[in-house]
Amino acid sequence: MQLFWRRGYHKTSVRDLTEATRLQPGSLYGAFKNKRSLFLYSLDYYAGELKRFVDAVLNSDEPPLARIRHFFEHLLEETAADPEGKGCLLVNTLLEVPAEDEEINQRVIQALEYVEKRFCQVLTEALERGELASGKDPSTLARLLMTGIFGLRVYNKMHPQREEMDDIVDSLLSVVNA
Amino acid sequence: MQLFWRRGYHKTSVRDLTEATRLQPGSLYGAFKNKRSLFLYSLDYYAGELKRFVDAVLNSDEPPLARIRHFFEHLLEETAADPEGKGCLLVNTLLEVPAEDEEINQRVIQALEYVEKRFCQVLTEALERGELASGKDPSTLARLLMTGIFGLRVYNKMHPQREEMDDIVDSLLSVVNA
DNA sequence: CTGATAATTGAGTGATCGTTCAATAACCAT
DNA sequence: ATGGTTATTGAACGATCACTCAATTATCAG
Repeated sequence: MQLFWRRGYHKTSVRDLTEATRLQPGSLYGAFKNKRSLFLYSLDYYAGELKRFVDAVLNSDEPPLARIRHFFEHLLEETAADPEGKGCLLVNTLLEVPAEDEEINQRVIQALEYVEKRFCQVLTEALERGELASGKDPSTLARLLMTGIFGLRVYNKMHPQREEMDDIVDSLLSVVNA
Repeated sequence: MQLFWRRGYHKTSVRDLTEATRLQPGSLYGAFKNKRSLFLYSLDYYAGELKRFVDAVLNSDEPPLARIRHFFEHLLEETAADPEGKGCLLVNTLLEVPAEDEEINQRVIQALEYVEKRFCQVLTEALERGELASGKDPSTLARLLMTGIFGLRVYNKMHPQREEMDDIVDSLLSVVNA
């Protein structure tokens, strides 16, 4: 997973994988059907970790909007702790793999949709508590936040500077909070 | 360029390029040093077209914030007219190529920085005319808009639906306009 | 210890990768 | 037409790709 994350699916060779795992080709192919299968496992593992992270942050007992802010703060921390600039495996994969590859894209999109759904739930909660910016629709705002995550992921490759990204997050969250 | 745009640099083979151009390998290598060189030319061509587009939209005689809105409307039109979901060659390249590849990344980042700079100039103009949301910094907002572009590019791969993207743009622009 | 089973080895498969180059064809001023 | 230059051809190169498999080693129940 680390290799696919760092270099992408196509640029990661089976040779790279055998060296990283210290498994000979035969052993690797004994454990996984082929390179693509191993990649699918990697995607699932990554998606599982993401789900656990999202649940942990968005299910706390804090006010809903504070939970969302914490999510983005964690995202910034994670980004700062990633000097290699790997970004997000799901986003990387979404851009690398052609749209026709449904087997891969379906997994990626499903994992991302879960995040959007949780965002939407938390925003609905905020709406019910009267804490949401007036006249805003939770599902639209959830989409905006997803766009924000994606955008930050890309922007970090352009300018990996913490302060700039902090400002972006502040501006972004001003939409839901105002 | 179309091939690199559609499939990315690594997944585009020289064979693909010879078939698409109807040039034999020798001719192709007579015109360009190698595959990478042809890719760099493609990037430059794309960046040039982007620059012309940005200048055309952001230099009109309309009010500054209207120009920015038009930029995003054009972005949505372009996205809707791209059923293959190629997205943006620069964004795709930024995520595909490793950060260590300075020759490629420098060109991509430079082209993107130009867009951000023009955004910043237009936003400064809006500030001077008193049309900017109070207390907002043009350079920060320019970064937010860049993040918005990037985010939309990725979100379109997840949910290529015009209406959803329209809503996202409305929410995004509410930050600068409010 | 023994023997059946499972895991590991690593050389080797054909296919495709990016790239080269001698041979051929096209071009064009004289 | 002719000779010299330029462009094109397409077979072939070594390297690497994802992948296989017969041979070997490890495992472990009886």
